[in-house]
Amino acid sequence: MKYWLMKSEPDCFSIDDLAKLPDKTTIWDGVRNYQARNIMRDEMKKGDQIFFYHSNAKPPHLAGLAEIVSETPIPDPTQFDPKSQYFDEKSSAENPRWMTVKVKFKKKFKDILPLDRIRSNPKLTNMKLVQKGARLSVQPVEKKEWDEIMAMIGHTNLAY
DNA sequence: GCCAACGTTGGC
DNA sequence: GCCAACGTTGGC
Repeated sequence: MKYWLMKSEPDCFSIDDLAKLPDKTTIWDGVRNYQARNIMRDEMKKGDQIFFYHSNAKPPHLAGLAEIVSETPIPDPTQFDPKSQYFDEKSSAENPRWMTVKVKFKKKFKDILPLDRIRSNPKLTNMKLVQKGARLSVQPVEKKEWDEIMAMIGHTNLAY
């Protein structure tokens, strides 16, 4: 099993939005970065664990946990929709350019973990998230980083 | 709202 | 294949 961090702007799609869905599951659409696509297409596997990160929030923070539930990569449906802001005219159903995964809500943190607390933890200085200029919206997390963050969250801090 | 750090595009 | 110009991300 692998560990990942996925960013979303809460004004656009928050962890509460995910939790509110009937099956608490969504296709992670709208990613238009090749590095992120390659991770989702080639490296993410069913059962992998995800930190759900809220970017462009005040403060930016980790909001909870999710999990990959798709067995195989899924073509991002928004690339075929001319009305979508993510429409890609160079993509086709026969040869889709943007592949993604299906993600399911697991837990929401009662208390968020702000970015500055992650940044100030000396054990987490190598995390991609706190590297200068790290904009990648889908990124790998080392197991020891995952464990350290879960320790910072604490067992009593996992809401529904 | 600013802007640094990246990523992408397209002319050559 | 280089690289300047442009667009985007995302913290601050």
